[in-house]
Amino acid sequence: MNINEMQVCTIPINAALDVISGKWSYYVIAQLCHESQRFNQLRRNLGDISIKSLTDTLRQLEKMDVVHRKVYPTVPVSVEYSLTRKGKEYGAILSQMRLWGEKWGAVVPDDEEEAMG
Amino acid sequence: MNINEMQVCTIPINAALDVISGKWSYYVIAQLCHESQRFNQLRRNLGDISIKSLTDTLRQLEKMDVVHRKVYPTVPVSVEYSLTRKGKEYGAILSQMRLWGEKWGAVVPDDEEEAMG
DNA sequence: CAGGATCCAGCAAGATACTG
DNA sequence: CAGTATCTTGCTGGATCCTG
Repeated sequence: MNINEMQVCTIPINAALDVISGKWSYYVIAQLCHESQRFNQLRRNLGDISIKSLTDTLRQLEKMDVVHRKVYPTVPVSVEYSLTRKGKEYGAILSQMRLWGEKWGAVVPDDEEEAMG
Repeated sequence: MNINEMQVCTIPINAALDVISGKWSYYVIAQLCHESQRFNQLRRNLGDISIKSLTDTLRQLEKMDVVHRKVYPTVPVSVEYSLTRKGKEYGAILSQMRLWGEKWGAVVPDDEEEAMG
């Protein structure tokens, strides 16, 4: 990889990084990956997230078309959040993270690294 | 994916997320992916990063065994930073991010999403 | 039920000055 | 050259109160 290639990579990679930049982004995506959920349902499942943090996270993910917001005009209204196709395909990144994390999650001594240069 | 699987996933995925959680983490890794570099060399290539931000980022990546720090006892000393094997294999995640970013980076209208549910 | 608005704390990150 | 130490700032995220 040369320096020019790197600059080219940066734009799409930053787009991917933006998605999980928020503290709760990953947890929200993981929840919606499990199943579509309504606001308070999501909130309960996420444990100690504040209302503001959840709405902020959802709005941001919505703007990126990772999460879809559907309003049902009941009384009172109910809102269902789900992953878009774009959001579902983000799973490929999370899978790769999982693989890496399972292999390297625990810190290993650096001895072998020295040898391989 | 059920809820229990998700909990299991969370640990390794968080390990992967920690690596690029810092503002400059990705850029440092990208630079070192390009080639091993010394401190000020890295700093110049990163443009407007502060000394503190760079040292903080490097220390953190070092603690995670993603980056290796090698000191050459010259006068004055020179220090070379490089990716460990763990760090190099992080490239698989970045590649996946690149693929996703190239496909979905631009925001697309949500019409099709509606239809597919 | 699903938020909007406002205020505030805490931490990441930048600026600056100094050092082996 | 490669940092450390200290101070300051800006932004994220949480707490609280209020609303259609």
